[in-house]
Amino acid sequence: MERIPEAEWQVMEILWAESPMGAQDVAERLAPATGWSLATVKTLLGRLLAKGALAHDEEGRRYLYRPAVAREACVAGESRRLVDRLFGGRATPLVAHLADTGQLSDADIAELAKLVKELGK
Amino acid sequence: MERIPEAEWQVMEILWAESPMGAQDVAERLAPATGWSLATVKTLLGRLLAKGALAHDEEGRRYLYRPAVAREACVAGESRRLVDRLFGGRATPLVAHLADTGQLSDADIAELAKLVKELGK
DNA sequence: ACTTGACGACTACGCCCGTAATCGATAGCT
DNA sequence: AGCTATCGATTACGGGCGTAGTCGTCAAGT
Repeated sequence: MERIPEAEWQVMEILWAESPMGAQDVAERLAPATGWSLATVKTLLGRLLAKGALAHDEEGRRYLYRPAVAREACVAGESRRLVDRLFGGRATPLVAHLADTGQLSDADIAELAKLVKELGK
Repeated sequence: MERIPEAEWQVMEILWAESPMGAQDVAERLAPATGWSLATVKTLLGRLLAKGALAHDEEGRRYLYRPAVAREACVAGESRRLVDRLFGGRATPLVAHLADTGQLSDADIAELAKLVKELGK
């Protein structure tokens, strides 16, 4: 699975949330958050098409874009890379780390407890 | 805190594990895993010095390098970035995801259970 | 003193990424 | 039939990163 860089990721998020969609529409939804011009968005769409992360249907003389890879799969790749690089491939130290650095609220911990209980079954 | 790219990270790992150390020594430890030439390692050391991630003591006419930033702090930054980007800043979904994708062994889950119990106290 | 070797500094260069303008074709309006 | 707006494709360009060669300097050996 191809690596998807930051800017392209944001385009994917739009299309994972709703698709298919034309370039114009994608650009409109990104504009508030990013300020990117339509031209920029088109470039990103093109690159994503080229690397197979998006597919397109032709509607008249324009494309309707939709994801060709599942968000789940991409997230899996990214998080695995991080865990490998930072924690020697072991997930537990990551959680311990998040806890240590105060990135887990009480609600998070409660939720984790439930999750872990579920997993242990 | 400056962002530390992949190749430079590997240099940091060496020095986090043992320091201070000369360029030659760093290169020798990296060689088996990376195959990088001494010149490449020197470049990376220079860049890390420039961005303040390393400090150096002069020993005769050469430098002894040592980390100027804690590994903990860098790891915190990286993992926060990932969690923000992929999981909307919430850590629990990350754990759920690791579980779903089978990246947690039974041992991991047991360990997590213990950790969570500890955190919940 | 002279050469040799090792050091850090500087330079190089191709690729990827973020950002965008421009181009050629075409659909639609007038 | 001609103009205009719009589409995707192509090209651009600065900066960062991965990888490495070269240069000026100085220490050490002979």
